[in-house]
Amino acid sequence: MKKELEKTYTPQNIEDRLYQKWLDKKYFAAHVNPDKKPFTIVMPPPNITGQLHMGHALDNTLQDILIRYKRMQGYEALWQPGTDHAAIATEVKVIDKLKSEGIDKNELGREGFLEKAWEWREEYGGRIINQLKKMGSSADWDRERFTMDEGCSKAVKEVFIRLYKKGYIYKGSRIINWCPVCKTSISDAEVEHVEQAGHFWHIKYPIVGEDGYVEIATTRPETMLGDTAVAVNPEDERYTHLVGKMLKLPLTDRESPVIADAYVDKDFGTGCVKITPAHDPNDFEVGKRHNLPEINIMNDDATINAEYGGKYAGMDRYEARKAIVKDLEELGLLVKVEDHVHSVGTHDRCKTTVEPLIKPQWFVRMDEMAKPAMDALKTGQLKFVPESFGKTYLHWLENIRDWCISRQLWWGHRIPAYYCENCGEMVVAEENPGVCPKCGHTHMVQDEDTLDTWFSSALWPFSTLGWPEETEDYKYFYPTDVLVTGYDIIFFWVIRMVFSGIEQTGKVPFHTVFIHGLVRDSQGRKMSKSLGNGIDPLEVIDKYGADALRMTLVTGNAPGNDMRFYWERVEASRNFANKIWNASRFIMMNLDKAPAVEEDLSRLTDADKWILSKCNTLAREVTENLDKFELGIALQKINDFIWEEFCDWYIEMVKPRLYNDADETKAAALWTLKTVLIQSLKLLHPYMPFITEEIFCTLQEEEESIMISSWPVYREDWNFPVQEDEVERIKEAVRAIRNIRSSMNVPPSKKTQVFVVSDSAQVRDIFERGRVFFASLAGASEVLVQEDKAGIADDAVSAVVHQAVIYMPFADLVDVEKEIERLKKEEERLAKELARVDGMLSNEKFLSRAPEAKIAEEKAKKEKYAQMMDQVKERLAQLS
RNA sequence: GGGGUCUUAGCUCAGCUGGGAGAGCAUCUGCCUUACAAGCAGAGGGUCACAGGUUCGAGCCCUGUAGGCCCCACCA
Repeated sequence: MKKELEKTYTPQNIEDRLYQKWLDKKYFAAHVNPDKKPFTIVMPPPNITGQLHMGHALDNTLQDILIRYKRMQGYEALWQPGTDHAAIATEVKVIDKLKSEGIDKNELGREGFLEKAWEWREEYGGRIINQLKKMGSSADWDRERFTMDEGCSKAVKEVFIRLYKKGYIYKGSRIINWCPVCKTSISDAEVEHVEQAGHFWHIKYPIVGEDGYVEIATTRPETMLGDTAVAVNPEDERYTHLVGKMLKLPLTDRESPVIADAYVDKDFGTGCVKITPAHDPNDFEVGKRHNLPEINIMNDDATINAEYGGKYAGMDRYEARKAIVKDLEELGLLVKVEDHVHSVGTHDRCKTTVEPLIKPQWFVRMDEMAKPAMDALKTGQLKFVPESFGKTYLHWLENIRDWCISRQLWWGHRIPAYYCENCGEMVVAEENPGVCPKCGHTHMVQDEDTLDTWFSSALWPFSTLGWPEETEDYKYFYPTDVLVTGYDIIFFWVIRMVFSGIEQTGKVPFHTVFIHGLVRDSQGRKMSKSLGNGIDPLEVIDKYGADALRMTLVTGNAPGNDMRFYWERVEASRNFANKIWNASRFIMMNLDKAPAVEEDLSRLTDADKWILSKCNTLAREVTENLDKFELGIALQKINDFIWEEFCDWYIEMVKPRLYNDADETKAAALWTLKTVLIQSLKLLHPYMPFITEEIFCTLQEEEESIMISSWPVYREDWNFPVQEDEVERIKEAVRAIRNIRSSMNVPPSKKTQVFVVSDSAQVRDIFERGRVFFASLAGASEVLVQEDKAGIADDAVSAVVHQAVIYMPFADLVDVEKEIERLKKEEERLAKELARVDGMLSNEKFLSRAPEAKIAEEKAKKEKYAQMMDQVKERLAQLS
């Protein structure tokens, strides 16, 4: 029974069905296969809290394109999927959910809370995976991993212990970024600096034993409760006499010294800086240099503590600020208040202003590991697409500071450190040792903290493949090939994967990082929940299909650049899908007119050879573009070829042959139609997997799926440069005739005689063979190809093409004015071209320095234009 | 303060190692031509931000200027 495509393209009717087929057939599965080369991409694991948004849609489309392409090329293509436990993001969600049920996190206790969190994961963790499937993603879902599953957890412990033993992980009391709302430390990368309008308060600190004052300026007066010094620049003569003197710290009964430190900028503020080691990273450093006491004045929620807060104890930091300023003013110690814009560290997740605090935390020492990560880029083992992101990468690594990896959260990998309850001895080990190695006490408790969520994602390229075991998968698929991600997480993730990969496996985890930008709304704003301007990819798929969405996300977009989302563009993509659908339907409708079996290439007509040759070139170019990650350019070429060359020209050229019962080249035409369509579908498949599969499977029966068919390769026997040139001449002539007809308002129903005059026998031969196209494509009633103007009325309308002139006698429609106008325009154009070519060819430097091929090319052009110009002039002379 | 990036048709954007300016949408004019009006045919529209430089030749490379965006950064 002959299979048919439905009359109208309805993506909703095909996408889910085909996806299920692919799953059932296990096409996405990758296996260790020594006969094939592996190609591996690890999917950036989406958060289990996540819902599919345009960022995921873009990211996954790009990965799926690369994976499908490589799979068709014969690689053992593994797209390794999974999800991320997303420590803080998930913990916040679970807390919220509990709160709505009237449950407090602390009432539940750690174990109880984790139970709830795992329940949450069971319930929602698969949601985003199912949404990714709607996109057509061909990941090997049977290998789906989770950053907190057994294997990944084992890898995390292993790495932690290794780094600890090497001295790269240490525990220390240092100043860290503290989020008073989330009540956890966060890493530098999670701090976002936001410009804020604030104030600069100038305050007088009385000098002990003298009448004078020292005037300091600060943006955070409330921290003065924790001041342990005032610093001046050692070179600042204004203050050298003060160094060593003691100051009375207002509002407290404490005194603190004036110290000299080069950190102070003489020219900024008053040149005197209050030093609060416990609440400012710089002051912390100064404090270390001068052995200053560190006085913590805050509780974990950023309220002032009872220990040092005095009357301000219990106040929030901002309340305390107000109160302190007021009190200082009353004491006459407030000199002035200036407006001051400064950037304030905020927690990227909750936007709370970060409070620097000194707390015991775990850190990863970065200096040693940063170097090989930088070398990887410098030596070319790692490259970014586009390259410019390599600079960002290096710059960040050059300025990297130790990574604070401990979090005061429950949801995450618990730090594998155990403390003796008796003597406090610490042991870092995979399991609780049970007995203290120092004092023999039999009760050891595990560190309460968990690890930064990025600690586990940093291991993702190898932990998902079985590492630390030397599994077959690990040996075969690792290192992976390409990592696809947005530029916004280079710091969080890419860098950490690179140094972790090098440190743990000795190999750079991927050779290419393919960076994409953000999908913004039509006004260029970031899509965000608070703005409510986000567009749900699932809604787009619902309305236009996943193929249209995918095409929209790739079209006209260069790597690393942001793009705007327009519904109009989705519509354009859908229209393209529709175009292919209908062209395919047309071909299938005609397929029974002759056997479309493999033809002897010599039996193909010029037009067949032309399109086959074009298609052949397309395959080569698309492959080249894909290899260079120029996905948008490749798609553009496929689009242009299918729509313009194949549909608008070739199919139209072929129609007369199909409709004419006597035509003997039908089989050749049908074979060409089918072959070129299949080639095009294959090239398009990575971009639009569903529609290409549906058509492919309806069109032929030899292969059961396009996604496991072979990628088109350039073949020399499909290269027909002569026919390409000849058909292009015919197209040029047809366009010229259409142009004339249109400008003279000739209705399509009116057919006209067409004369083609050329003094070249060779050119006449081309048009002789192409005469049929003038009838079907250009409304010609009769085509006469001749050497001279015999029989052509003087007032026939004409157009000059390469080595020929086309005449159309319109006895009743002649408009000499218009024709002269048109010819003059052409003359002008040619004159410009000739001037340019002549300019080049008369330039001796050009002739001596330009490559020979370029010179030959220009000479050929000159000849062509000169010849056309002669004919235009001749024609103009005749008319006037 | 440092770094990156952008400025191309009315709008949104492509433009690969320098060699005659492109697409989609929008606009205008004809067409329901037996695959497709989600379509076909034709047309208009750009001193490629500005100023220099390198080159036989610059949208593309170099320098500077103006404006936009992004990232990093401890001037309290």
